[in-house]
Amino acid sequence: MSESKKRYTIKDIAEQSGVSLSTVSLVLNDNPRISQSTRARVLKTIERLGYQPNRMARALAWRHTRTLAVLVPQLRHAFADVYFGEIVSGIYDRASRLGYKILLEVARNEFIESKEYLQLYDQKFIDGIMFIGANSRHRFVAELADGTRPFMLVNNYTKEFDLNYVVSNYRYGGWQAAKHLVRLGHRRIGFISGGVAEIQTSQDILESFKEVLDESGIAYDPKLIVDGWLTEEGGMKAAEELLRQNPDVTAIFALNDKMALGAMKKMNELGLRVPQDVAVVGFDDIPQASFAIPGLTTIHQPLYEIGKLACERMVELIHGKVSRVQEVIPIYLTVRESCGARLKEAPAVKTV
Amino acid sequence: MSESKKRYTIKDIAEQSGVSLSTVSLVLNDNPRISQSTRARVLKTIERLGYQPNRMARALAWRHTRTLAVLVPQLRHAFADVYFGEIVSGIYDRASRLGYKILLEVARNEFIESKEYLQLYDQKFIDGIMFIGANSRHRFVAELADGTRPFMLVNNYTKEFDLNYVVSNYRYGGWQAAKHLVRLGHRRIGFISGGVAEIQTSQDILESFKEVLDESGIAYDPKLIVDGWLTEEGGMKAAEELLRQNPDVTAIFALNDKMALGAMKKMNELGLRVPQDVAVVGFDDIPQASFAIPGLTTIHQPLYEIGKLACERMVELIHGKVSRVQEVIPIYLTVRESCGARLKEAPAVKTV
DNA sequence: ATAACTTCGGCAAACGATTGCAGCCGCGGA
DNA sequence: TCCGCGGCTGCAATCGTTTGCCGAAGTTAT
Repeated sequence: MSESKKRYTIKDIAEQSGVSLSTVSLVLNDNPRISQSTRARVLKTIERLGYQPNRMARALAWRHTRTLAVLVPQLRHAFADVYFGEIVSGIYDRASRLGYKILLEVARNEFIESKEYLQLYDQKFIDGIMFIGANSRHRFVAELADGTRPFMLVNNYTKEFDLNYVVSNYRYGGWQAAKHLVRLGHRRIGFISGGVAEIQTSQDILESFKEVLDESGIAYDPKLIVDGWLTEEGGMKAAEELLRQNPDVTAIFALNDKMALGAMKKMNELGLRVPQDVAVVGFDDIPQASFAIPGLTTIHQPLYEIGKLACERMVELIHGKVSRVQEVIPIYLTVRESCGARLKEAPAVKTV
Repeated sequence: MSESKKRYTIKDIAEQSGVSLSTVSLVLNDNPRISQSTRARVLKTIERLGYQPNRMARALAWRHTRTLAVLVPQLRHAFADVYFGEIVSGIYDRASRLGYKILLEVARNEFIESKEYLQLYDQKFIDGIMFIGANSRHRFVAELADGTRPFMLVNNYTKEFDLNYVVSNYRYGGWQAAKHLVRLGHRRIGFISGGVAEIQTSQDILESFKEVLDESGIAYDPKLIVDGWLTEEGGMKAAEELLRQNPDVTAIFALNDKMALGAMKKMNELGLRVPQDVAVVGFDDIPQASFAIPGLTTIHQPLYEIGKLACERMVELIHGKVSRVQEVIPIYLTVRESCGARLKEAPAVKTV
């Protein structure tokens, strides 16, 4: 009947320690104005009573909440994706260390239409938003470009608005992947694309691919580019179409690992050997890439690290330590077996 | 220089509408004490000024926050797992509809040692915790069994403590899977287990497997049970060992789809055909199960729905509408091609 | 016309912290 | 002995809402 487990407040601590409310508060906030002896006494009472400061009350007085929202697009299995998973893990770990909590949000229509992305700030519910997987159809980010509210794109950026971001150097990554194939002698290279119309970083990879073609004196052939929808199934279909239409293709560059893996699977079905018949290079380096047989040569993205860094910067942004963050992370090729670069057996291609 | 974008408070609304603070608050809370005309006037001012009530202040006064914590174990890629992803999606969607926010937490050592799972409640930061993927090494849940703080296990349960939960009927699922194999004539059935020592539901599947063996008059052979660590790689290894030691095995029952898929992959490598040489049945029905070739026959778990239901119940728990929730969801076998039940060609096994 | 109800809206006390400012106390120097 | 100065503490205002209780009108019954 009786609520014996009554929660203590700062007032209880003050009384029990024989000091004033403010003294307790100052102790709680590590204010040097309080002497060591008083501090110790108060701390002891806190310990004894198992007191926990009410976070809402503090947030109210502080006018910030030490909570970050992580926003992801509404994908079929948004939370079930390695890509998002790794980044979120990075964000979470760093946030915890910095004393921040993570709120989950999905950019559903309703979220956008009701302007939740503004409400979250205005209701003083969160201190900042980190958006993973934004694309150019997410027009609403324009409203967050004025720097009034801490906002950041994670492993993504846009040329349209002046937003904060932390992103891999996709261009350089794409360049390395394409260059690798060309160096191995390939000249008829199929490209499995995806999201090029909406995603800036996808576009970057495609462009760097063309750039390599160009600087290698290889003619760009639009027929060698087919969309794989960024999924494994899409990658399978794309590979099939690509090879059917262009039997002379000796290598495939897929814009992400999922499609690359799908392509490899399809080639396996088709009785084509990787890398002997067709070389494959991917992008992202998801766990399955190293686990596949043959191991997938791909551009390694330090997703977890990117999440951590982005979170770190976000907090700096909130604290006003920086006013803008536009950081580009270098990424590198991880050579495995899918391009034949490590094989004793020579690749099917005549070296130039 | 001037912070022109000053946020409005309830006070501003009161002044601008010519009413008192409390009236505005009552309007905000749909209190019938306020007349339609007054309500309309206040609402108009709110609309005009774009006022947003401060969520922290409300939480302080309400003494609850309309925020739920979703807790996941510290796995290698906890957030990158389809299993968790689906459940979290379900929770998120239902929570949004009910006006709740989702806070993400990982049961790391630090989280447990510093008793964050209690602090979260005591700091009045969240209204409840939903734990996905708990196992028997998570002893701390004992402290949440007294019903004092809304807590729930999602798709999981334990016999040790009296906790709230929403869980699939793993026993019935396991029974169906095993029965399916037996009905098809298999008598030497390999079982790829995982987490049986720590996870009650894993144990349930294994037990139901033995039960079917028993009621079918098939001797239980411990050699046919090997651990696959719940991962794809583990499944591959387990299948290899299983088949090496017991060449007479005609079917494999894996405790989850990942391992089943790994097993199929290994058999492919080994030149064994599924289902002609070995039938395979899994558990969970992750997306890849239907996508695999041959399609994996498995027990379908409505993970997304379970998440939704669990969230719904959690909110009822918080509102005191129910005091205990221990719900068991029926699950069913989804027949695809990996057991040969649908094939024209007869399975390799002589029908009994 | 008066008593007894309703309706509707305002006052002020919470909710549980933070923090600027003022005051107290003891000690050393003149 | 008196004054000034530091070092500590405490008072009280503030953060932005909610809500119990009270009272002014307006209604209806007698």
